[in-house]
Amino acid sequence: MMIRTNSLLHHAFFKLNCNFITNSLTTTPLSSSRFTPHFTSLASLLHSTSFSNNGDRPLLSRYQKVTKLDDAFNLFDEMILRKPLPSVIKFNQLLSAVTKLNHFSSCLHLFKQMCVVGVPVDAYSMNIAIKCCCQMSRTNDGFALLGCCFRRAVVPNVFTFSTLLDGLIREDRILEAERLFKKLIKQKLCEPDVVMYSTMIKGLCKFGNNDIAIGLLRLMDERGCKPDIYAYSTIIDSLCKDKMIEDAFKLFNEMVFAKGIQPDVITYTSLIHGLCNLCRWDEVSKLLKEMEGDVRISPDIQTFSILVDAFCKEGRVDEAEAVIDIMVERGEVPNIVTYSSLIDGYCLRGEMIKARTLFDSLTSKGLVPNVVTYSSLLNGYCKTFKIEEALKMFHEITRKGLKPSIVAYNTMLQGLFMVGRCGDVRKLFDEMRSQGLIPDECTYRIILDGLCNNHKVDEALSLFHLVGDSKLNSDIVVYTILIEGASKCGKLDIARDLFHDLTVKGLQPDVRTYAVMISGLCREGLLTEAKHLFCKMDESGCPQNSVTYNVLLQGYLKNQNYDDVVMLLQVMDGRSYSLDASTLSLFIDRISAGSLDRSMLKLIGKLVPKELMDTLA
DNA sequence: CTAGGGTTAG
Repeated sequence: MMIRTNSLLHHAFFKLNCNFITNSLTTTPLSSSRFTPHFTSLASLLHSTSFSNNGDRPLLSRYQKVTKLDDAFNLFDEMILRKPLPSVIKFNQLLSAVTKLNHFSSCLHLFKQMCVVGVPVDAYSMNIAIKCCCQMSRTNDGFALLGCCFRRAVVPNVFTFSTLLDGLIREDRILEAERLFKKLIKQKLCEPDVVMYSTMIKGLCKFGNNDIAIGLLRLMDERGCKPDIYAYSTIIDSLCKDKMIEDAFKLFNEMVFAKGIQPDVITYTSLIHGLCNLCRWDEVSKLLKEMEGDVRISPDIQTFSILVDAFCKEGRVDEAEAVIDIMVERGEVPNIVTYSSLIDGYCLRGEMIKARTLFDSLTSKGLVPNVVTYSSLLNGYCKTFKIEEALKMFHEITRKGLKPSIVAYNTMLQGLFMVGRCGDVRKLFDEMRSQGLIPDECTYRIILDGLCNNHKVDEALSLFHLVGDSKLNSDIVVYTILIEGASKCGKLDIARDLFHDLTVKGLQPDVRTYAVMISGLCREGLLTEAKHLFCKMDESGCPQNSVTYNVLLQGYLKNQNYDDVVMLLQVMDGRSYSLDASTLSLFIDRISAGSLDRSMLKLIGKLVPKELMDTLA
């Protein structure tokens, strides 16, 4: 295959390491638009329950009471001047307080000072310092501190190793984590306890090894280390994220009924999240009820935020707003995550005034928008073709000291393509790469789709061939984009070849692939072949939907082939499908031209969705 | 008296 070196993005993609991209894939969940009557009752359920909030706090010493960084430094300065020095315990309490304020580098600074002035640092101090390193994704420095332990005759313990294990896992260094875990057991450097097992379980889950994680859960139990709610919740959450909700409930039931461990708000929240992702609203409602029935637990800000997000993704922002009202009534303060979801909900509906008003009000609520918040706005502006406003916000990200993420770039690339600004796409793509961001599968799809829609199908195809037989190209969406692109510009042979390649690669065409291919065949007047493919869908395990029916009908109407039209309409009526706007306008066109009988109007009328009626009226 | 693990957004 000839490679045109001057083609758009060609050069940049050539330099990519495809394995690296595909290893860090992010899939965006598709939002469904199903009507969900249960949300309203769900909201009222939340409304009717009484509120419970923070309990009493234990008395804290002066060293633990620190709420501001300055106080900590002042106290520390005071402490090191005292003679004799306060006990290491007091220092540790201070370090711990600073850690809880998330000031990890300051904590490390204080730790170093302690060493300098001769505080006899112990395992507690070491472990806090190591934890700070790990929290800042500097686990290697944590290991360096482990070396210091040996030099200072401080004996590392199971806390030390759990912290380091967690650090490796946070940095996605799963192989090293496994190696460390095995080494600790083999060389009897420490006896793993429930926390260490749970940490390793988290690592396994993070890399999709749910089965091995469950195996480790069994193993710890056999070894006399009883799994607790953390161990169970970690796996339950992971199963939920992988949409294996039945397995999650199996484990949940085992935990509750066989082990007698009471679930808490986090366990419930994970399950609710999993059910929301699968649009299983009845069960969400049931689980919320179950949770509300337990006096020990009530939904917290995260539970609420998940519900807000789920409502917004369904386009039901009214309910999302209602949930926010309820949480406020219950004394929870919505945070930036909660509001970002709502902003995203407005943006998805193209309600940019509302989105922007809320966005602008965040500062007065004491909240700082982050790159996710910005990305939602970018998306909204791009989808409503307000590209200049989107670019303005995109530049504001950097001005506010944030770094645009791959998602922000992807959104802008897509927006620029939508308005045909291919040159600017190229510039932004280069900028993204120069920022060290690696294009992901979404970038790839956006570029292919953008090229196809901007009369650059050849470039899309050559990019596709350049990427070659990689994970990026083992993607049904990529194929669907190219099949559509090729057939729309008259390259039906290429579209057919691509469609054929699917089976060779073991990829299953989905309902959109079929729709695009059928549409392509109809465009060339190949109605028999189109009909054949249409009929093949069922036996290929991909049942037709409303869209495929519309596509085939349009093909028939455009080619003035009316034999099967009534039959198709009748099936559609039987399945409660409806006609989309373009199919309907073709019908009206053909009927007014006299090529179709008016008697069909009654059937057609039944197939016009109410929303379309409203817009026509 | 002080140290380690599980849930939220594009």
